[in-house]
Parts: sequence; structure tokens; C-alpha cells
Amino acid sequence: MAFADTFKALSDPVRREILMILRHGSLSAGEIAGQFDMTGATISYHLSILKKADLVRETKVKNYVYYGLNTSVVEEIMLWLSELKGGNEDDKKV
Amino acid sequence: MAFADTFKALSDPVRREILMILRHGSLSAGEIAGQFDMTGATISYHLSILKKADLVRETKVKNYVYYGLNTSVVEEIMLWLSELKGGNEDDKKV
DNA sequence: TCTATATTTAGAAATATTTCTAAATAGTTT
DNA sequence: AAACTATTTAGAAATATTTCTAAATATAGA
Repeated sequence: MAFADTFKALSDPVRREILMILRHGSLSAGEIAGQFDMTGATISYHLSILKKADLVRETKVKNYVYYGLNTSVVEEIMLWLSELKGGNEDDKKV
Repeated sequence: MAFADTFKALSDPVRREILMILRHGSLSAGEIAGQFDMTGATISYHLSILKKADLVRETKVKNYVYYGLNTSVVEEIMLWLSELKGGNEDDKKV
């Protein structure tokens, strides 16, 4: 989705934790939910937002849905942050 | 403030635009507000959130309040994003 | 001191987000 | 097909966010 959706998706601590958990490899929705003290429905909601932001990709296997990281979109955020830092005139004066 | 506050602060498009405007140098609250189709009160609210997140610093001169970028806190966010990217086991297999 | 300008704060309305429970959907296994 | 497991969707409640108007605060200048 859009750039702004990525920022929004990253603004929630639960979603950031989901992403960090997925660094170690893909997990099913249920396995992810097992790491939190929340209902599966709530985690499903967060996963849908991460999916819309293209931060995770899903793969269906049997009656499981596996979620894996997709960090390609993170580059854009880092670029934006670099511009923010690099573009500061005051910094250039140092 | 805290790490989470920085992400929250960056999640709003108006606040991101304020930061981008401030790249070119510090501006007074009124000058910043002038760039938006919103009341000064609303911009003041956004500035307070950026300030709490330590993304901007204020300097009072006469009856003006100048706001300037402070990007030191951006490093943390970039580090987190790097960990997200770097820690992906699937990437390492490539 | 009085008036004008700049900014913030308070309170309220509108909207968005997060979370839950219960029900619906989808695929599996017997 | 029926029963079971995994996940998502719907609807509602609680909370948070964004924006406004009006009032308050702070400083400057006449």
C-alpha cells in the first residue's frame, strides 16, 4: 500500500513486536497469537494492517496461514528518515 | 521521550510535513502554521507531540517560539529498522 | 499601563483505533 | 457428510487522536 500506511502500521507496539518475532522466520497466525496475551481475533486485526502495509506476506498451507516478513517497503521509510537527517542545514554547518 | 513516542509522532502526515519543512531551517510556530490550512492551535498541538518525541527543539525569541529539527532520535528508529531487515533469516539464504 | 501580536491551553465534537465476544468461513480428517 | 481446527469477520465498547473555537498566557511596543 502507500507510504503513509507503512508509518501507521509501524506506530503500534504490538505490530512492531509481531515484526520482530517474524525476523526468526514465518509463523502461523495461531503461533503468533500464542506469543501475546490477546485474542486471535485481535492479532488477526493487526496482521491485516501489516499486510495492507505490505510489511508481511501470507502463505496458506493446509488450514494454516503463515505470515512472513517483507522488508522491501522498509527501505522507503529509511530513505525518508535519511532525507530528514541529511537535509538539515544546521547539520551542514558543523 | 520514549522510543514508542517517536514512532507515534512520525505516524501522522501533518507532523511528517512539519519535519520536512523544518529541514530548511528553524521557523516560528506562526510561520509553520502558515504553511497549513489549519488553525494555529492545531499546529501547536502537533508541535507539542513532536517536542515530546524530541524530534523538534524550541527556542523562544521575543514573543515568538522557533522550532528546529532534532534528528538525534531518528538514529534509534533507523537502528530498529535495520535490525528488522538484517535479522531476517530468509534474506541470509539469498 | 494599555493594546496588539504570538502562542498555548481547555473543552468539545468528530473520527479513528484497539480490543473483545460471538459468529462466519475455510480447510482437514474421519 | 459431520465434526474439528485455524483463522477471519462483524459488531460493539473503550480509548485515543485530530481538529475546531474560545479563552488564557506571554511578550512587545506605544
